[in-house]
Amino acid sequence: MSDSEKPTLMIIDGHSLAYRAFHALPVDSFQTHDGQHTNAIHGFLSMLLSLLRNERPTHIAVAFDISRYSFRTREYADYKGTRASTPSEFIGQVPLLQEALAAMNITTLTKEDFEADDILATLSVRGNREGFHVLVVSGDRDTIQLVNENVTLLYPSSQGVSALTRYDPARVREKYGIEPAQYPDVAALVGETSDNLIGISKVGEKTAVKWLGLYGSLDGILEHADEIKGVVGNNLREQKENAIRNRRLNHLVTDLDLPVELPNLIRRAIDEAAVRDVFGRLEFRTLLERVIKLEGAGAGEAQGTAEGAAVVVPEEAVVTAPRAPLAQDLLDEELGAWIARVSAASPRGLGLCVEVQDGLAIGFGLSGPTESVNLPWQPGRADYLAFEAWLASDSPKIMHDAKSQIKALRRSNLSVSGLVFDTLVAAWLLRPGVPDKTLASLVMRYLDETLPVSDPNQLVPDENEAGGVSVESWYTFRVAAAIEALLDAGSREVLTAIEMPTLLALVDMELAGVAVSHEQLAALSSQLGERAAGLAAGAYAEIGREVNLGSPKQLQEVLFDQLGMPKTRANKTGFSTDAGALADLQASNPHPFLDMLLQHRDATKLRQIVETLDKAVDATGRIHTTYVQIGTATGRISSTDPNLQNIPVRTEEGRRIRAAFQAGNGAECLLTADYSQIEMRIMAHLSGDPGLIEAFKAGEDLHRFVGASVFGVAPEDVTNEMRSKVKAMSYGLAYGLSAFGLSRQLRIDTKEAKQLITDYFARFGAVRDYLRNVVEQAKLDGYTATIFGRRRPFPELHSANRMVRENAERAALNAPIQGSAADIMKIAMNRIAEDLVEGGLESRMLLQVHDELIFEVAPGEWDALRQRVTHRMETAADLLVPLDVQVGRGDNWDAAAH
DNA sequence: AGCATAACGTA
DNA sequence: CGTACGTTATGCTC
Repeated sequence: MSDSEKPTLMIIDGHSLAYRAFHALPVDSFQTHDGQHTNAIHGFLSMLLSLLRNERPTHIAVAFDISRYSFRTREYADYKGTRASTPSEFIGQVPLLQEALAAMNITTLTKEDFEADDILATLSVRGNREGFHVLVVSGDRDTIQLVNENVTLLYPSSQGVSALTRYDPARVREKYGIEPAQYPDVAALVGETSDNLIGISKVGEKTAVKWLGLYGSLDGILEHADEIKGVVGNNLREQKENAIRNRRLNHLVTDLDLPVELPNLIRRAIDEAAVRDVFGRLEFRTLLERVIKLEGAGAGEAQGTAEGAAVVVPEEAVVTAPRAPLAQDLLDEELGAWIARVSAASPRGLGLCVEVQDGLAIGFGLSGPTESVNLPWQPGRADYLAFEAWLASDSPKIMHDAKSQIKALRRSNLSVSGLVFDTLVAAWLLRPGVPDKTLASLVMRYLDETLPVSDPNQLVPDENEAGGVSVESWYTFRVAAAIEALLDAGSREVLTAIEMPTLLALVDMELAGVAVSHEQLAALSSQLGERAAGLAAGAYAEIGREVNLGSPKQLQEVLFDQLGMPKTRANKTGFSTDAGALADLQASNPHPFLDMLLQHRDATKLRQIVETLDKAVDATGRIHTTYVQIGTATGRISSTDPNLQNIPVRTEEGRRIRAAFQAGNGAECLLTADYSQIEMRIMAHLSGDPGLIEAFKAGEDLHRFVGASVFGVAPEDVTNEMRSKVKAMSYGLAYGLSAFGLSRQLRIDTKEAKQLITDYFARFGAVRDYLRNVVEQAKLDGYTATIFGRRRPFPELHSANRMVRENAERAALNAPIQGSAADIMKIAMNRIAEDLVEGGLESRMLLQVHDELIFEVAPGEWDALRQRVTHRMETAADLLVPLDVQVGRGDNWDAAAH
């Protein structure tokens, strides 16, 4: 059998090469958005891909150490004792690397009590015996002993991980002047600093090789130790135990019992979905492209066997991305026939993209699997009746960012139905918390293709070349299929049953807007402006000069330099001047300036909010926010431009802003409905804690009930202080509150806070068990899930960086609770939206503020609306505790609060 | 003009 | 040294 016919077994020391990569690549340049370090993974995988391409192994395995302890450390406690402890930035990368290898269907091996080198040695001996050409990839010099005619060592050079030096027997002879098998004898005499193996004093490589030449082996040298003259001879005789010990330890074990046979290590095709997932989480885009390209060309065909059948690895094929089909321009019956034909061939639906200009629809792109249609559109023409009928029908439609497009349709008086899939929302469900969700990025990520973009220099845009809606609809159609294949059943259900209907409800809410009184805002603004000016003048007088009170930097000069106040909590640019820090200063160093500054902050903040709102009022006196359905990692909706989910409410002044939100022309009043303590109720449900469930079923003041339980008194004997402590504790639970945090918030010492937590959990133990379990389970699964199956991945739970990890733990604690509450609210909104239509009500849902809904009530509909809203919110989920809904009525948002 | 930071509003 | 967001002004870099 010639060499080229032999199968090639590549065995890699994962730990040593990842560690070299870690030191070769800057740790700061390789981080995911949430701080997970990835330089070692990146370096390793990059090297691996080069190896796969250049060496074309037919069989492959990667070995890892389990820990730094092995039979060697038991025999010699100081083995590797000089090594600095492994950097925490490195440790967390190993499990992720193993995950990536698993996704690539590459076997990883570990063996309790042994090192990766021993696995390499065992596989190398077996490969040699079974007719393989073996490639050992390791950064550990001990593996030189494995080299022979069939075993080659690839050893990283000092230039980094990408450059590997090839050691065959000739090269070993050339470099060391010995046979590979003699290397351990040399190393035993010389010692190995990195393993903390001390050799014979004054004996270096030269001397060791000379002795080996004379006496053949370490045993031979020791037998003739008496014949060696001089200081080194003495040293050898005195320190020979060192050499013997070293030789015992640097001998690699070649007969380990491993759970695999060589044929099992045959290269298999990657699990593309898993690779996309893992590489996606690691934010490796270029590497993803490389691995997909390589695998598309090679591994699938690697059909070698352990017996050494011929292996043909084809040249890398050039992968060409499919081009979008040339769009046809169709109208009338022709278009209708096209839609009918293509729809029949594509039961999932058709891709649809709306061309929007100035908020109105001006054209459409429609796509099936292999065909596209391009359709310019103008209102009032009869050419599109077939299309408009399809649009309004339940025929399934697949879109990207349907909300903004449907808004444009609605403004153009087009009705749309049958939306079944939105790639924007689906991609978010797959990876909530990853902000970039443009169609182009999804095409890149899920199709590994590039969305054509229009050439801005082109005078006459070619619809088929790039950027046109028909092209986008085609890519949307294909991205949808790719994403759908990656969604688990629960996420599909969330998409279909919760998100798609919510999307439509949000369209209505955004288009409706909310009436806001410009007059009231203007009056408030000037009033707050005057107050701010007065406070600023007073503040300047106190310090004898004018500074920018809005500049933390200038405030620091005033407070800490000019007034000589004690330094506050540090932040990145110096010392904190936030409200909390200023309040602390006021307590220790009372000064009129501080008080005026705080009040000035208050007034300017409110004025800023008022100004922003005022600018957002449109010609009809309404504000239209934009809800960002994919705006959060937990499942909540966010609101922008303007944000109507953070309108002040806690202060009297703030409530005057709320009072400017009013029932619009022709409406009877506003109705507000909110869930009371929904997150605590979800916690009761998820934990199944009998005490907490009882507390909610009792229907009394929750915190009083819990307080009575924790402090062991009757509910009527719970003092206000006890109640507020328990309240803070209860709310803090779902956020992963620590004893320290609780003590700070309640201004009690940590000992007391600890005791409070102990007492609380003594009474509500199931809550503690639940919270613990959430994090444990998330570590195992890699994600958390809400009651309804919404997932949030948490790769950071395995981070070696303590801060990153603990942040992830708290977020993981909170995600199912906040997320389930968001699910429940969305389900309620969906049903209410349906009810409004089915009941023929004119009243409109206007705003959602996480656990609160605001409606504009049409004349005569109060009772009907109140009844439906209450019912739908209360029955949105069937929990172990009731869902309590509070309803309020008023002319404005403030008055409608209760 | 674009970016990071501090600060602060909500649930 | 509690979660989830968005907006603003400041002050820096480009």
